[in-house]
Amino acid sequence: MAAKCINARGEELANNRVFRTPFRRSRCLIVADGFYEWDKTNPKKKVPIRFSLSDDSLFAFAGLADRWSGPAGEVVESCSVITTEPNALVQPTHNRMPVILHPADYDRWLDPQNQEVAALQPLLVPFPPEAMRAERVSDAINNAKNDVDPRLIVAVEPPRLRARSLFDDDDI
DNA sequence: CCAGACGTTGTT
DNA sequence: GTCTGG
DNA sequence: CCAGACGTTGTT
DNA sequence: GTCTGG
Repeated sequence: MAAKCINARGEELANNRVFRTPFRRSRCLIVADGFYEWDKTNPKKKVPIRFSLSDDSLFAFAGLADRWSGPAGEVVESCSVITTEPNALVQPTHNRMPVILHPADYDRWLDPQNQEVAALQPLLVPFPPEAMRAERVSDAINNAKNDVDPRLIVAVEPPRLRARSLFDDDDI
């Protein structure tokens, strides 16, 4: 279940069997500097797009943490990224996007005493597209073996990762 | 999400 | 086609 | 009562 | 933990 519950629909949290209790009691922040979606306008060529904040700052997804007993009685710790409808920037690429929280809302989101669904639900909305950037990235992102600094992948034209020239370029 | 493996026979 | 691993 | 499911994304 | 189906 943990592997399949990597995302949680924000709209349904209050009633969802799996996520209702974590929503009330164990909300978390998941730190990121970007996320990826694949443009499938041309079904023969999936184009990876990186989404990030315009000012390149780190940000936080709204997340849920959980701890439960697995099939063999082992304790499993897992977390899920909450999703919402896409903003105008993401919409052409994908029908969902992760919830990005504003720093001013971190405390309210993390406060375990705050169990008011009515106060939390309004935070689970699309981030302002004006504060975000979308850019095509190299197909290198498609292979999980390329687990490298994302700056080596951003803005590189496919099909090959030109790592050497990037390392030598102070502008990157 | 994508990439890669998946199977048996028979042994180039 | 479908499942697993990353 | 117990057993089994519980989810999201995308459908290449 | 909790809901559904049998």
